[in-house]
Amino acid sequence: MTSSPCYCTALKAASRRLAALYDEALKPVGVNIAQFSLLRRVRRAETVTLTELGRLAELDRSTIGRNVRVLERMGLVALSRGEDQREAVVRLTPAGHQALVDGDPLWDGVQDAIDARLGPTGVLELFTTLRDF
Amino acid sequence: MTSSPCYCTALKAASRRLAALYDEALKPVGVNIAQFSLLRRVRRAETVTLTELGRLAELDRSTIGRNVRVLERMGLVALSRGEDQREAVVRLTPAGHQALVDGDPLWDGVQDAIDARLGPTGVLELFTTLRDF
DNA sequence: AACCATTGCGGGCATATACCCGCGATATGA
DNA sequence: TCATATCGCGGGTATATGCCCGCAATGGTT
Repeated sequence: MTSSPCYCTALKAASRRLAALYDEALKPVGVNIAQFSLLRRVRRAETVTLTELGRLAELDRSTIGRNVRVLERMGLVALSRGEDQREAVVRLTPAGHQALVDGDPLWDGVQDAIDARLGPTGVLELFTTLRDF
Repeated sequence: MTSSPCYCTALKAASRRLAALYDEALKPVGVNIAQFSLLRRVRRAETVTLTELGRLAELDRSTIGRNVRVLERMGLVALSRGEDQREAVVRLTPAGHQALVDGDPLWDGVQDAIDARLGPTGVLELFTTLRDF
């Protein structure tokens, strides 16, 4: 039936609500959850090109490029050329490292709160379902 | 642990993947899923103010205002003043109605595909979980 | 070596989203 | 009635996101 709830709209709304939760928690650090997540990826990779970062984050390369430039303006990451002169390599700055150190416990707090609300099986089921999309 | 998957990032990524599915299906109609969903809401309400539409869609009023203006430029909705001269009232145009008539079966197709992949219990569990966010 | 296909980016364009500010319209209380 | 508070919007600003185009670097073929 056409009047049934739209899965996409419901997912997007939940996504916005959840992002708002993380954003609120991360306010003291001055980054939102998208930026924090990107910083975490850079930390995990140590050095990574824009294209690779886009692949990891499942985001368009141009999107990654712009998002990284914002973090660069904030002084949280540094961009340089790779051996392959085409590549733009991203690395954390000391301030970027510090932002992660400061943000980690805040991020953990939100994750824990969600864990508590959903329970282990709930989390597992959710992730299994989301992977299918 | 800080290295566990971020619920928000996972949800956002799934949301993007799902939206891309709907967008692709709706291409013949020339609208994306966000616009189609908004059109559906307007149809359901017949006439509705921007603020009310924002409440229904769980979107900021200013966001709704801009999104509606895009639909207006496309000729799919019409804006007028309400009895309360402050209110901007939204209504579907004939073209807007037609877009919904054309899009409904395409949208149904995606919904059905998801139903088939998740099964009735899967869908129920997902929605129960999302509501908690 | 020269040519051509591929790859990595930047920039342009468009939509989506939120927050804030200010203006005008409406409702409320003295 | 008049002053004040509230409400509904529009516009400014900023980030997020994707698609397309063009440029420069790289790689592979002849």
